[in-house]
Amino acid sequence: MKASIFIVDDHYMVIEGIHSLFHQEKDIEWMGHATNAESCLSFLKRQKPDIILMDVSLPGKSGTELCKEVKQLYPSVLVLGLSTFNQQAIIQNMMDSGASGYVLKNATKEELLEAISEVLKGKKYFSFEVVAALRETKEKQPLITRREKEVLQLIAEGLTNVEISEKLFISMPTVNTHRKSLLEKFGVKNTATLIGKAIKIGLL
Amino acid sequence: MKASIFIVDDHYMVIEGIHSLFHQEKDIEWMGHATNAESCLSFLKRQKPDIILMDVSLPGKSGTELCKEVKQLYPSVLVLGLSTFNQQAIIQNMMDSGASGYVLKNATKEELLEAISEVLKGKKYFSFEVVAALRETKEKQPLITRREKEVLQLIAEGLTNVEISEKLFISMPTVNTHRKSLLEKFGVKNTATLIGKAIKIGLL
DNA sequence: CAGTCAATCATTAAAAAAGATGATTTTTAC
DNA sequence: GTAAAAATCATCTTTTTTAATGATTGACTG
Repeated sequence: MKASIFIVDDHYMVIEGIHSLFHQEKDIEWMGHATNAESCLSFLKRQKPDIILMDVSLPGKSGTELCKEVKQLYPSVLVLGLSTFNQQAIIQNMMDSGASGYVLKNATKEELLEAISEVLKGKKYFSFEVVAALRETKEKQPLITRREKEVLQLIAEGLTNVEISEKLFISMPTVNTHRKSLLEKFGVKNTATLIGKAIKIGLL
Repeated sequence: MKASIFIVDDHYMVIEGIHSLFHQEKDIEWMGHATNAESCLSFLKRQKPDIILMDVSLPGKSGTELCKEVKQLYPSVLVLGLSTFNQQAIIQNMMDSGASGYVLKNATKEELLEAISEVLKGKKYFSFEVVAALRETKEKQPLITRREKEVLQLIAEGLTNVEISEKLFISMPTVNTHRKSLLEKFGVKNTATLIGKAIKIGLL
């Protein structure tokens, strides 16, 4: 299976690294690179690679946005997410945007090749650590309801219970109930740690 | 000026990228790489490079800790921080640990070479964006005192004023004073936003 | 259709944080 | 060595959060 690949990453040394890794691979046809969303899109107007390796954190338009656009314009082009981070929320976003997999930047050449090969077959591919993290955060991350999430958001913005109640058109005691169940579900005992944990998990 | 360099980074493709960039540079002697702090230290027992390119975010022992140890054991070895992030707190930490400069991972080959050359001359080098960010966050980031930082840390851990006062052997009203000046300096009105902002800035 | 859960509201009370003001003692910096 | 800034403590009030308990309604699920 010969695959043509294109890479979007704002880190020049990463591009160079992958290029160098794939240099003598016969099954990989290197089509070029871009360091931002715009030049990636303009490249796609002319040529269509089989797979795009796409960094999720790009300057300006983010990787997830770019991914969504690419999949909309050219559904046949496969996108493989690439990132340093191992955060459930980001990965989820990327997959929701139509990516076929997610590989961390500490991947070896072998892992990258396997990812490409799997994705080409129409399968999804995730780095081992990503799978572990997804499972872990799914266990760790408290299942909060829609309403609780809204309240959490507003707490983070600095609103008091009364202000939240006015904003959501509910009574203050109700806001309080949500707040308390948030504290309980996160296993924390005050606002400070609640916010800290929520940010760490990627909910805020 | 011929320089021997060693690189510590947990991202294989970055190592490969830099290696590839420096491949035909005559002035650069490639001494090898490590993907974690331990193997870096064990390498240094045998050989001393002129410069270590060091990622700040390593698995296990962090880059700043490693930098501190390296400078303690081998003061003559120069350390050049390397990272994706452009956060004042991290950079400050790295410089306090004895690094000679800080380069972002989107640097070009030319920039890397210049950084190395400057650092070899005994100067400090920072990426353009780093300088800009330093100036910017210096304006944005409130100047908090040592004590205030301690209190902030403990608030983030979820301690109440009374608990903090016991931990720091000061009276509760004093803790309150610090807390209030934190709120004022951050320009926020409650704990929730205080924690949020502190994390965003990179203080927590 | 019964049981579970989300979302809502109520009451009461203790604990904690936030706001205002003022003052003393160390440190630090020029 | 003096002025500024940091760290400390005190008192008092108001607002907000946390806690405990209980209860109703509507939606979804097996």
